[in-house]
Amino acid sequence: MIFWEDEVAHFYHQIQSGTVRVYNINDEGREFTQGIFSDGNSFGEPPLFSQDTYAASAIAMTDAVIYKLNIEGFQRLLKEYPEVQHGFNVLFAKRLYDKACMAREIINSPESRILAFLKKTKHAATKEEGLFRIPYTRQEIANSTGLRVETVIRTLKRMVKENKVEVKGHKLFY
Amino acid sequence: MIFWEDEVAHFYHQIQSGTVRVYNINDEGREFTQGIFSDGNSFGEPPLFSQDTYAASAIAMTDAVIYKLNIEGFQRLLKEYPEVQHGFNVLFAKRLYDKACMAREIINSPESRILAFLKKTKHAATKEEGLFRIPYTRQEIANSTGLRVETVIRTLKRMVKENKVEVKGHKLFY
DNA sequence: CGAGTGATTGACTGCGTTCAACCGACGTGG
DNA sequence: CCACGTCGGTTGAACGCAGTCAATCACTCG
Repeated sequence: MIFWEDEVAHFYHQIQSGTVRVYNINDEGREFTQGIFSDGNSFGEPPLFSQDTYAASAIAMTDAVIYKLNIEGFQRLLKEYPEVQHGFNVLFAKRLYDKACMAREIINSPESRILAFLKKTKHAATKEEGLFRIPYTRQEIANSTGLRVETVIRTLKRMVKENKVEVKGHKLFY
Repeated sequence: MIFWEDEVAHFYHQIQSGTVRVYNINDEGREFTQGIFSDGNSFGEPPLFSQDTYAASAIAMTDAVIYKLNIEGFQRLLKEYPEVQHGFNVLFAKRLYDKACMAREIINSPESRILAFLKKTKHAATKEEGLFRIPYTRQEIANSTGLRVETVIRTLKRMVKENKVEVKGHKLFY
């Protein structure tokens, strides 16, 4: 665990190597994935600006090396380098865009929600034979879309039949 | 209409007076409200930073006076006033926090989703006799939570019975 | 080969949606 | 002053889709 929901933020985190999942868990043990971050990404920065507590928890999914910078150092950095400041504006703007795209899917079908997730995710995926290999499990797609594994599986199956995605040996391509 | 989903952003918008709804509409005509903004608020700024198109449309819900600053002027402003730049960082951080709080509710019950909306919304509401008067219609709560009006009404009714909210003459208090 | 993890399937259930009315408050115009 | 139109709120009945539960399959790795 890297930090917990509702905790006060003391550090800026940036991944050197490894993968980190930022997520919520409710009373019934059901999980929702807010985001997955890997090499080079930072995560959990908003509270460093807004004085909110963390809206979610963070956990390393793999062995990982993560740089931590305390909040004072982080604020000094922002002050001294306006271009870093601007960089966070751009980063946050992109995040808000992604969140808005996912949020609006709440009123759409499982297929539409999965497609929105694949679309958002594909630029992070590696390309193989003109298609993007989706590096996530069905469970992870379910956690990210708010659906159930079974629903994801059944929906993907229909989508394969309709040539909207491809599956080769359980591996998903888009 | 102030701007449309998928359009390129040319202006920074700030409300002098009036109320603006930023929303999506799907093929079946169902609407999802991304946010409601009023006096003093700005809206639709992320694409000015991230070069994305608008993720949603904006419409004035009331007569309104809105300042518009073209993107070149906006960028000059940011460059010349680092504290404005920082102001947007804080604003975006708060927005991300709110979006994360709403997003995680996707795995929760209607009651929980409505409560999350009320909680987020209450600091914008006016206080009356120790309670916050929620200035939104049931339809607007439905649009903001991804539920249906009927579900909102029935859930609120149960919540009244359990003393989680109050209703006086159709008006909702929290 | 066996254990473990992720994927898959089928049967059943229930909750939120859908549909179709009706209610109630308010404002306007004759 | 009342009739009427409008808009938001409310209710009941029926439906259907995603969720739930339980079992099995498939692949990987030690």
